[in-house]
Amino acid sequence: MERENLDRNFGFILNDVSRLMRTTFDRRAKSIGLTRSQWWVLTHLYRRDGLVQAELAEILEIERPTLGRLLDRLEAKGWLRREPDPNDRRVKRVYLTDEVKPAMKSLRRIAADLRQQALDGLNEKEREHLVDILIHMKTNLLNLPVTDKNKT
Amino acid sequence: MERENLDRNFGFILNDVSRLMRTTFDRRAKSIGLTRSQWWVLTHLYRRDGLVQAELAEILEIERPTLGRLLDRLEAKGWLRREPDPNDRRVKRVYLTDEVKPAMKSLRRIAADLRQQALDGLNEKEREHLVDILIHMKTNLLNLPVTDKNKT
DNA sequence: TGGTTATAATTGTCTTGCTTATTATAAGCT
DNA sequence: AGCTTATAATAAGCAAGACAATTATAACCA
Repeated sequence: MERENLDRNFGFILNDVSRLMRTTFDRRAKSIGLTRSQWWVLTHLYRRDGLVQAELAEILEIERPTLGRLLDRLEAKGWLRREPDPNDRRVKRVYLTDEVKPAMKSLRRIAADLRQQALDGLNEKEREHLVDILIHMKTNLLNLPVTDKNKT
Repeated sequence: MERENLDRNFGFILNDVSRLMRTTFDRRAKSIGLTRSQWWVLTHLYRRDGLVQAELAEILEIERPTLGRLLDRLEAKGWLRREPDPNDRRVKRVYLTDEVKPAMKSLRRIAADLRQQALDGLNEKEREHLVDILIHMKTNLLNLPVTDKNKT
């Protein structure tokens, strides 16, 4: 098998960085009782309260069952409630509770600090470049011909 | 709360790209019966067979229990075996079985194709730049003062 | 020698992600 | 009206991460 530089396999470095960001965030946010994924849900609801679950999953780009369970935990801990939609009985809308606000402030701080620390030593141009490249890659990946992803 | 461009929050774009890479790989490798994480384990063993579990976990930068269960599944499917070390009875060494080789070839192909597709439209300089930035970030994150990570 | 400390692997428990399948309801068509 | 199709939410099951705790064995030291 030919040589291949495993240390510069960007797929796995990407994975490493992503994992380190997540675990570091989660460790720092642990005392508040929220994970990064949960915080991300709350952040979006903060901007648009009362979203339908399916819409929210779409925005977050996660599957509906994944969101469902996230909401279960958030609801159990009192950060939000689900309320039935009066016009469509299939639908539940998600509303933040008032306890959320102070926690959000701390989490924003944690996120900002972490972002700063991760990007330390990179200048503005490099940061912008990084985001551009990532968006480019994401577009590439989303536009791949889907062999078996399609339902029918 | 001040405006913040969630769409350019690099932490989450990173997360998205990482997730898309993983799920796409896993979908394509499904027929072989291996996930990307499992393939990554095999790839490292391919280079250095007979590693001790703790060493392997260290190289892969995952926790020992995470690796342990990965190995459980790989062993159950016959891709490797664990053998006791004759000099230290706490230790188990991990050896690939012969069935692995043909599968590895297909997986390398899948990985290479995906890498190519993800990076499509980026020139060599941009690719190198990306990897450099990611390594820089990883170093930043690994060098963070560890508040509570230490066991003591 | 014997007690303490350190290390390897495992087990248990939690979260987040995916897929697939199920249930309830709406919408659309004839 | 009634049948079919589509959609919202949930449930079930699996993988891969993490962390904490346990067990077995080595290593160290007094």
